[in-house]
Amino acid sequence: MRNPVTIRDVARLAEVHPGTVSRALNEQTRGLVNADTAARVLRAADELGYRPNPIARGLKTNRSFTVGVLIPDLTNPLFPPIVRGIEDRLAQDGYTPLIVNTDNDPDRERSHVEAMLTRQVDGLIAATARLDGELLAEAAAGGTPLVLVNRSFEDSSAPAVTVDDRRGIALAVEHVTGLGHRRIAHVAGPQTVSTGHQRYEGFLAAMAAAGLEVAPEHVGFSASFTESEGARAGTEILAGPLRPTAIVAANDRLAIGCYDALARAGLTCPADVSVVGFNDMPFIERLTPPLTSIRVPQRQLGTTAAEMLLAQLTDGAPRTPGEVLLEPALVVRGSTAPPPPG
Amino acid sequence: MRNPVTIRDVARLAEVHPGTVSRALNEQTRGLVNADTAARVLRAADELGYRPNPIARGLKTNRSFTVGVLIPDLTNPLFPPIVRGIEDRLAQDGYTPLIVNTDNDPDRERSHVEAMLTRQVDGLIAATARLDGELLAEAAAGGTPLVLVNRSFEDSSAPAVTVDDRRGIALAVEHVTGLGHRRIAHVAGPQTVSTGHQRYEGFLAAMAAAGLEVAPEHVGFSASFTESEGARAGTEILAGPLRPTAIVAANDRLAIGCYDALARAGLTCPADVSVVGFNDMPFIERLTPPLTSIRVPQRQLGTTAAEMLLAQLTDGAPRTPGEVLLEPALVVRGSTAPPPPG
DNA sequence: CTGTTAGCGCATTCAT
DNA sequence: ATGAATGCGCTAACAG
Repeated sequence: MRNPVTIRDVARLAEVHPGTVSRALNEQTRGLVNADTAARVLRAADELGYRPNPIARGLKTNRSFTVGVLIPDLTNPLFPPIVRGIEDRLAQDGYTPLIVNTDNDPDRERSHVEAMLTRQVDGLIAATARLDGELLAEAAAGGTPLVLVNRSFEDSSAPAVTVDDRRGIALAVEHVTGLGHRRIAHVAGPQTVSTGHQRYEGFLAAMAAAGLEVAPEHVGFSASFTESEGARAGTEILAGPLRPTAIVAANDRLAIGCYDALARAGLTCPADVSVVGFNDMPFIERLTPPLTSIRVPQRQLGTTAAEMLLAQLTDGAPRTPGEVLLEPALVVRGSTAPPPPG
Repeated sequence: MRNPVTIRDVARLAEVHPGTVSRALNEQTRGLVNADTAARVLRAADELGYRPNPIARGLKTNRSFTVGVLIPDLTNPLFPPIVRGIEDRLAQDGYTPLIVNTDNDPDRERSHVEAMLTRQVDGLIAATARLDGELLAEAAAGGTPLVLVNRSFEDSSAPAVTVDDRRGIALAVEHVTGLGHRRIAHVAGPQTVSTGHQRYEGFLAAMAAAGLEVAPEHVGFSASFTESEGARAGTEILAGPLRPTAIVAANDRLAIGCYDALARAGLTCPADVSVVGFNDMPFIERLTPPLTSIRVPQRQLGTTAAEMLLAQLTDGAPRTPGEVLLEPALVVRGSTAPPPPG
């Protein structure tokens, strides 16, 4: 069968009591046992190929060494690196992630959280966009630690690790102002999700810092982070009387939509209008023109989130309701250039 | 605490014995209990918010309702859709996947398999490229069902679900021959992995079927499925005396490398040379020119694999060592055109 | 049809 | 320092 060798088999071979084997095999309690005996037990365990059964252990200790990971959609290229970061960090401490896709559907989200809690996950990491407070309440009530990644609660009632969106947008704005642009537009993301909102506010702040006006018609709000919404918002922005010379998009997919809008308007990038994206997705350096974007340390986002959760799990430290901001970086490519002379 | 309400609490409220509660709550054994009693138990369970503890159940039944999923790297855009397919299908039957990345490192692979077996996974789904027979042996010895996805063993000793690579390449070859091409080259993938090998053989077969010769210098072998290797192999192919008018690449990333090779050689696609990729990765329709490619039903690959595994898990059916081939589809875009007149 | 009993594999308390 | 005993929550075999 699977793993026929139990702690009793080891005990028999080592000629000690099962309880002693348990103590010897557990790092924590190793000290309680004679060094010689411990060595003998370890040798026996090794010889038999003994592997502790986490199920049984979990039943006793009420811990599963699993962590629930909630993401909207693994298929969105933003998430795989984050998930890998989480996974790799958790693995170091013997934890295994249970990954679920919520599709940002509140019902799916709820049922998945329920399922994970019944599976006795020791903690939760959530990257979902719209996470109603109930979920948090439920987890907190159950005493299950929760860490947010790539999003945060406004009241910062849960620890979160996010990229500094405002800083990222500032980098983008500073880049194009540095190139000489003055009329700069923003294709904003959905304002219901924290990244969309933060980046919008960051845009306003950065423009103010640069001493530039933001014409209302130079801000287009998208309903979702998709190419088609980017194209729609971009088209509206370009249709105005005083055309912007640069567009800072809240995300790469919106920026790609802007490419479409420009093409439809008979304009070229970057000769007529510069475009900056956000996230630095795979393969955007292969677009025509290669997209200038803001790189976010996605993998580090994951490792840091895992780290914060592990801190709570091992130290039993109470919630550290702080938010960790990771630094984004500007990646200059071919989609940005000085504004046209006119 | 987490889930303070146990089967005993329900029993007390419903005024029956815990054993009866267990039977009433379990679909399988529901029939063994009086309908009225069952209803009462269900009501009590609902009222108390009872959720069965899978850990305890697993300890008794020796099943964890988890499935180990081995993939090389979640960051490779090929895998997220497959994983989602697996996940969604498994979820329907109450199974949860444990996903690990092996990076095609045999050591990592081994240790991960060990860890999953220790965690009492009920089955394994492996999408890893080089999976030594030992792994299979180990799993089989432990009686753990295994299904391969996107790769297969040559001796087909394990059930596998793959895309029909030969058929896919045939579609590509037929497409370019239909456009009038005669001198067709192949940038092959690593011959050590099944997809690389199958597609190479498929190319030879399709060319033979079309009555065309394959010049040896028109086949370039890459050492890995990467852009740089594609560029290297592509450059070699283009350097020959009799330049091909079309290149069928074993994968999209190799095809992108061919774009680079063409650019370096001062040639344009598709005017001078047509290029066909394989996999239809996200965003390749945004390249210049948009890449003609072979679409593989990635998600279905995942759902089918999960289905095959579930069949073994539930029916207890012995290994069905069959291999399921899924149909690929040609997606024509701008990278293919009739050959130049010369 | 339902109550009783036992035990999955392990950690932990209490003795010794 | 180690043996003995108990129980985590649940299912399954056996009684009744």
